[in-house]
Amino acid sequence: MAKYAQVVIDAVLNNNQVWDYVIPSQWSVSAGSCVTVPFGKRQIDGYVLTVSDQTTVPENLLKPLTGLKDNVMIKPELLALLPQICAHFKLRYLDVLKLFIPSAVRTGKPKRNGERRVPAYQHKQDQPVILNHEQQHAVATVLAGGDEVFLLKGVTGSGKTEVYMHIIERVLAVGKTALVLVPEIGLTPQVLANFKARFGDIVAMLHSKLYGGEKFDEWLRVSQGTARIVIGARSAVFAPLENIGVIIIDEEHDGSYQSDSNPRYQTHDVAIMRAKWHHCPVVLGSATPSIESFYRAEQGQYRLLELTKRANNVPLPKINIVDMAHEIRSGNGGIFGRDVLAALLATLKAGNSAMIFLNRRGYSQSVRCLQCGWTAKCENCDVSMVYHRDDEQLKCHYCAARLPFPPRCPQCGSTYIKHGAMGTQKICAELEKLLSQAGLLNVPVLRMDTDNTQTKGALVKILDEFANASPAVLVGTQMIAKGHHFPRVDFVCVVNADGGFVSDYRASERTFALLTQVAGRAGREIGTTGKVYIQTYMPNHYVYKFVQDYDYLGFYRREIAARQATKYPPFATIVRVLVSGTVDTKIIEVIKGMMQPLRDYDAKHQAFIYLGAMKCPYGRLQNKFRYQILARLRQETAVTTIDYLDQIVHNAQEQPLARSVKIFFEINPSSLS
DNA sequence: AGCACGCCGACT
DNA sequence: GTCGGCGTGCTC
Repeated sequence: MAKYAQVVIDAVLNNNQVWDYVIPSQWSVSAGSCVTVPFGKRQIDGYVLTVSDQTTVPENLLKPLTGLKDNVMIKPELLALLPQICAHFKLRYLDVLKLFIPSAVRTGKPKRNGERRVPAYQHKQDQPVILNHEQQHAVATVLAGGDEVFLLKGVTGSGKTEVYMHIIERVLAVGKTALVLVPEIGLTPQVLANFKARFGDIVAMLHSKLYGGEKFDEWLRVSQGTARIVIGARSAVFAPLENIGVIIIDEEHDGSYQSDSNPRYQTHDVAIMRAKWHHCPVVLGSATPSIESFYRAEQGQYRLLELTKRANNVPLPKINIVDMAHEIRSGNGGIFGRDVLAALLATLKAGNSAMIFLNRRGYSQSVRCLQCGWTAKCENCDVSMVYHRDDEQLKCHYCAARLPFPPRCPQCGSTYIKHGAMGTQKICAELEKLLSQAGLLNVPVLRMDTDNTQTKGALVKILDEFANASPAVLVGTQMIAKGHHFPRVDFVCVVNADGGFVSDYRASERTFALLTQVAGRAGREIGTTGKVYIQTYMPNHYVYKFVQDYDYLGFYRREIAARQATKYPPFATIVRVLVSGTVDTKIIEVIKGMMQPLRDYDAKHQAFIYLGAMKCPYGRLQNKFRYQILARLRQETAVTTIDYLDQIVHNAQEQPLARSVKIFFEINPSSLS
C-alpha cells in the first residue's frame, strides 16, 4: 500500500526539509531505512523518516528511490528521539541521523574476512568479586530505581567498575542490554579486557580508532543483537542497541563527553533521553563529579550514591604541594623541586616506578628569537607553531602547516633561537641527564603524548613497556592520568599544575579533577605508601588545598558559591555564535545583522546577563577569519532565549550574504577559542 | 554542495 | 558582437 518515502537527504541544505520519493514496488522500505536517491543530477544518500501512501508533491516531480542498504537500519527508538534531540541541541535532522550511523557504516563495507580480533587476554576467567556494603547498596538501589539518574561518587580505587559490572550482570539476566560510555582517552585495552573477561563475546567496542571494517562489524553485531554490551566513547551513546537496561557514563566529569565540533551535543543529555524512552536507569560515575552534575544531585534531579572506601583499604597517598617560586628564590632553577627530585630518586632506587605528569598548556611551546623577539607563527592561523623534536619541524596544531626548524632567525639572522620548554620531550631529556648523574643508568624513561601515540597500537606498546619494566619513569600529558592501573607506581609528580588555569569558568573544576585523578595513580597497592608532588607557582590557590585534603565537598561548596555569585552555569547558560569565512567584512556584516535584533530583544525581555560580539581568541584558523557573539543567558528564561537565538541564526543563514560564511551555534561550549 | 540560468564588463 | 565573471534559485 505504501508508495512514498519521506527522505532526509545528505545534501548541504540549511533546513530540515524532507523530500518525497516513489518506493519501487517489491522494495521493502520502512521508516529508518537508508537509501540512495536521485537529487538533481546527483545520486546521494538519504534516510527515510516515514513511509506513506500519499504525497503532496506533484506527480511529474517525483522520482523513484535508486538504492537501499538492506543490512543498515535506524532503530525505531532513535528515530523517535530524533526530533527531541534536534530541538534540544538545535541541530539539523541530517546531522543527527549521521550520528546514528557511523560514517564507516554509511560508506564502508563489512570486514568479516574470517575471525574477529579476539584479544589474547580472553584465555583467564574473571574471579567473582565480593562487593562491600556500599557497593552492594549502590547496585541494589540502581536496579530498584526505574528510570532515575544516579550520580555514583566514589573515591579512586573504590571499585566503581565492579558496581557497573554487577548492575550489567543483572540487566543481562532479565534479557536487556547495557551501554557503557568511557572518556575517549580512557578507552584502553585494559578496560575492554576487563569487560571481555567477565562477559565474553557479547561485548562490542565502538570508538574512533577502529578501522572502518572493524567498526562496521562491531556496529552490525550491536544492531543485530549479537552484542548486548556496548563499550564506547562519546559517539557510542547513539549505539543501535535495543531494549537497553542501563546506561553508564564513567568518569562523567570528563570533557570529552561534550562534542565541541559540529554536530555539538552533550552525551549526558542524550543518554538521559534514551534512558527515559527505555525506562532504564543512567549511572554517572566519578571520583570528582562535575559541578553541574553534583548540583543536580543536590537539587534532587539526580540521586546521589557514594562509595567512600577504597576496595583494598589502601590509604590514599599523601599529597605534597611544592612552591616552585620558593625553589627559584633559593637557587633551584631545575624542573623539579629539591624534595621532589630526592623522592623520585629514592623511589627508583627502591625499585619502584614513577610517573611524571605534564600539563602541556603550562609550557610555552613557541619558538622565539632571543635577539629580535621574532616568533614562529603559522601563516594560516593566529597561533604559534610548535617545535617537534622527532622530525626537527615546526608544526601548526590547527592546520597542516609544517616548517623545518630554522637554523637562523628569519628576521635578524641570529642563531639565538630558543624553542621554549617543549613539554614531554624536554622533560625526558632532562630526566635522563638527572638519572645518569644519580647513577640510575638502566632506568628507562618512557614518553607518552599525542605525538607518539597516533599510530594504532603505539599506546599499548608504551603501556606494556612501562608495566613490564620496573623501575621505570613514564612522562606524559593528560593521557597518562586516566584510568590506567600500573603496579609499582609509588611516585607521581605534576611538573606545573598551574597550566590548567586558562581563563574560563571551569578551569578550577578541571584542575581539581585532573590533580585528584593524577594523585590516584600513586600507591594503589598494599605495601606502597604513594608519594604525590604537585609543583605550582601559586601554592595558596584554593584548589590545591582542597586537592591536598581530598575534599571534594569543600571544593564543590566554594565553587558553586562562586558560580552563583558571578552567574555562570548552572546559574546561567552560555551561548556562542561563531561565524567564520574567508572575507572578514562579510563576517562582520553578518554578525551586526544578528546583534541588532538581539539587543532589541534584550531591551524588551532582559534575557541576557551579558551580550557581546568580538573577534575570537584565535581570530584566524586554517585561513578563515573567526568572529563570535557571546551571550550569557538568565537561567529562568534560557530555554525561550535559546529558541530566539536559534531563530536569529536561521534568519542570518537564509540571507544571500551568508552564502560565503559558516555560522555555528553552541550552547555551553567547552571552549571559547 | 553542484548545476543552470541570466545579467553585466572586456576583449580577440 | 560573445566569452566568462559570480549572484540567485532549484534540486522530490
